[in-house]
Amino acid sequence: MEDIVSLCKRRGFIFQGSEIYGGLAGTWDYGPLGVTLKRNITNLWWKMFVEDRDDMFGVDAAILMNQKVWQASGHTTGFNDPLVECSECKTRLRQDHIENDKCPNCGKVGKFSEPRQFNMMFKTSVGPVEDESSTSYLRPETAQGIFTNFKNVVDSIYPDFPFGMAQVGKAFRNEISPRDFVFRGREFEQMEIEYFVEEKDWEADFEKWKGEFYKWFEAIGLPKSMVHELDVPESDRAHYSKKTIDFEFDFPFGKSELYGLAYRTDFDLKNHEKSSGKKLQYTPKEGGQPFVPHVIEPTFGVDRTILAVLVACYKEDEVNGEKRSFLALPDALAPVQYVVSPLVKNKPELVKKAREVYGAMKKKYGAVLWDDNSNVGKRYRRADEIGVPKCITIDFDTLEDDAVTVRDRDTTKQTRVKISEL
RNA sequence: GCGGGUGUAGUACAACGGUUAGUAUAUAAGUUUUCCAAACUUGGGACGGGAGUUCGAUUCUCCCCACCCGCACCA
Repeated sequence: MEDIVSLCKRRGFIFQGSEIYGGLAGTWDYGPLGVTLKRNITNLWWKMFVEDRDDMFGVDAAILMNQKVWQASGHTTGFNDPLVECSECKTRLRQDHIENDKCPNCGKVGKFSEPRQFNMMFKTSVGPVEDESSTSYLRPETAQGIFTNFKNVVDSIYPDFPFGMAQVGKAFRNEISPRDFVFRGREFEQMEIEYFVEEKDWEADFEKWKGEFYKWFEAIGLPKSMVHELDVPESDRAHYSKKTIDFEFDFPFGKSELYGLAYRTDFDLKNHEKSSGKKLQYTPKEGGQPFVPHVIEPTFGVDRTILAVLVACYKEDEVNGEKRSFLALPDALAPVQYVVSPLVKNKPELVKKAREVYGAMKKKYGAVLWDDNSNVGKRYRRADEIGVPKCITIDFDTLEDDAVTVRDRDTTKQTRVKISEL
């Protein structure tokens, strides 16, 4: 973990938020390479789950929502956990988890402090006047922005059934203790789908979505052996869910939740119907009664994905007896696709030719870096560390045969390729 | 939020109640270099923040902030 945190800082992937002021707990900023890695991940996800399908529709809802949304979803009550502390063993517990005033940790009775409120939502005030009616929250999940737009999408797109809605965006939770680098932050990004199904089909669709997760794991290079399914027992499930599977990943700090797949029933749409007075139903095109769909929710944390990818791809080996560390990122995720260099930098004709190749590659692929620092071996190592799949070196032969050396990150093998075929 | 620990260049570390805070690496400029971290020269770069003790604090004390470990929490 220390290697990864250090690498992220040194090479411009991820920095501590507000660092020059001593930081702000639970916030992280993405640097030049990090933001590209992140975009590559969200773009790949969007392509796979939205663009490549004809049953999925994207939205990008506002982070601020009418406070009634959070009342209907149960967040203003369910997210407000009164905590008490046992004065004997200093354990902090949710008040509603205590039976008979007895501490489940040390067994002492009647030793609890007064309950303190812990609101997991960031409260804010919308508009110039701060009063109760102006209170809103930074959304603690992106899902509600999908439910509140269900009717809009049905009315504007007329989708066939079943269909889903997808969203990538920020969510905020005032975590009691942010931990483990970007794993648990107070501000984070989610890639979320609400897939609407008929109640009778939920189990089959749940299984289908489980399969989709494994396609995704493969696409981003997470080995199956590092992923574990956890069938979340009822006592640990959210109030709305009848079945939840956590996909846990072997992080350096232990096996922890990476993604979740939940069957949310019709809990959300039903509550929003009741609360808003609007019909949130789907009318079958082939005729039949309008109904409130049930929901399968696959949810993917972006920041956790980045951490998992870095963990899975961080490798060390030896080249000519020297230790080498590299990121074996899948091509689709690598923030830099190619590094172009002249073999040596004090020969103008080499540099000129290399600049030409660099210019052409940059124009075509965008994520291409120029590097003429030091010697070729060092440049390879530096490129390895940030996961560049291929390095291109222009040498003296290039001036004769218009071919270059292409060196592979994972195998360190070199091949000769014509410039026209790059 | 509780208990414990840590905080010194970008990174990883060192030293010190007192002259110019050191090493490696990274980085910048230059010389050199014909395929996997070569060498040399030169340059820039740090005591997390604030109080206190002291003639003098990066060093000791307290508070704050952040990070790490454990506990609890994680809708």
